[in-house]
Amino acid sequence: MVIETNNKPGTLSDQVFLRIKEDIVTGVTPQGQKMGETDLAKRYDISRGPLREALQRLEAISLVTRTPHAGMRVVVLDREKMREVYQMREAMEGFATRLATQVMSESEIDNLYRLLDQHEASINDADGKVYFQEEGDPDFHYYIFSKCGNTQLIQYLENQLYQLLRMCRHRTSRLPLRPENALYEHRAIVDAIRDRDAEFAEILMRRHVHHSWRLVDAMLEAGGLEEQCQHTA
Amino acid sequence: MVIETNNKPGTLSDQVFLRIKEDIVTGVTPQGQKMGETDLAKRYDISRGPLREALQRLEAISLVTRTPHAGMRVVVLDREKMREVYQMREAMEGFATRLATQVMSESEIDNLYRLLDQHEASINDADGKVYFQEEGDPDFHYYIFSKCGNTQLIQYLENQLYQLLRMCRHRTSRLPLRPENALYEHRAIVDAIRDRDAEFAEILMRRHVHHSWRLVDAMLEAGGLEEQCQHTA
DNA sequence: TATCCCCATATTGTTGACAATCTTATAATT
DNA sequence: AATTATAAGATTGTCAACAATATGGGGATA
Repeated sequence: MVIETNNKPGTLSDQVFLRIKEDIVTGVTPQGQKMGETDLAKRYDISRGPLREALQRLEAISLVTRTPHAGMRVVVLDREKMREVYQMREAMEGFATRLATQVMSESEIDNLYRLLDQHEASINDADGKVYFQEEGDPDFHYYIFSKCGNTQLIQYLENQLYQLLRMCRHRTSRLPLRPENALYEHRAIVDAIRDRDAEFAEILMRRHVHHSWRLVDAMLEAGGLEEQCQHTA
Repeated sequence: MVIETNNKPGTLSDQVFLRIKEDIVTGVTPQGQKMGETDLAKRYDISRGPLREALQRLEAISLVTRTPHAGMRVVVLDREKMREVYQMREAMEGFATRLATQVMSESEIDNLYRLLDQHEASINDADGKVYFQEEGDPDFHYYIFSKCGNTQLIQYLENQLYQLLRMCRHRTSRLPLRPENALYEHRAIVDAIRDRDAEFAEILMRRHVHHSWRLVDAMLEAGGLEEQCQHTA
């Protein structure tokens, strides 16, 4: 059976966009890398037309930067940019949590509690060898803001901000985890949602994101600045 | 020296992007209008290549919607979409105000007070024939969030959200204005910034935007749904 | 030896033609 | 007469060649 990598996503531009995005977000193509159009065209076996459209979409979500006649480079997430990403999460996820608190159904809240139980079980099972990042499984955050009822907000979070966040995560993968602490904060958020206390739920989510930024920032300052910087040609 | 109508924006794609964007935002091309590539190419005297890139960028900021092999249409801002835009403003501008309060210089705050004085003068001069929209000159909002110190946030507000907001404004242009009220709220916000009370400044900005949405929403419900709807072919 | 100018090269921007897909109108069948 | 199948037309997606611009090296001059 031939691999047939391209099943569903009709247009070539979409396919190559997804592939390049994944390669950037997962770190396969390093930060700061020069993206020559002709090279990429051969590498992904595609013409330059759809490729340029894909690169344009990547630029729109801040994954690459373009200078008019000089080419494109993968964005470099320095400490300042990462601060901005987490600041945006603080504002947008906080607000999304407020909105979600007002419109979530009871059964959806039950689903959240089930998610928490799963996380707790995975923590106990793994005995420290936890399967998710510092502030708990992204599924938790994703589930909440996907129920906020504002299309604009959802699209920005999942199409733009969370792509950058995944790049941050890849960069801070060996962070000292505190899953129990994150789980505790998650439970407080869900309790506030269950009580329909939108104001409080927003505050808790903001503090939760802010706290996880404090951890990341401390690690960056401690000395997480090695394994990158292959961006100066 | 020849005139050179196209001074700065080097690439054709950029130029036509700006032109089409302006035509959409100002209402020259009506909401819901079908955007045939070949028509637009002739209309703007350009090839289909750069045109497609421009359309792609328009899609990225939610000004047009694309269906894979069927073409693109200008977005239709119904009541629900407008609610989402104002909701986003509430959250994003509120947070931007909080950040700006923490980092603005004294001279920049002085500039804000000068802006308020200009607004007040223009209200007194015009005797009701005011020159700016319901919640005061957009310059006021623009100036504040431009000082928030978060590039991601600024770019989202000015490149994406404020384009949609301008479309909303064009749709609600004959709204009963309350400039004195808006000016009062503006002054309260600047006072909070001057006192470096970030929490309070955010709350005031949120309530201010929320209030202006109440006005717009009331007008829409009253019967502002006529002069559109040329979008069904 | 250092600096500046100029040309060759490579890369990006643009164009028109070709292929694939959807829409619509027409006509035949039930 | 209504419905479905088919084919023509139009529109979007893709490609390869052409033009414009920036980068880099080499040579000449001070």
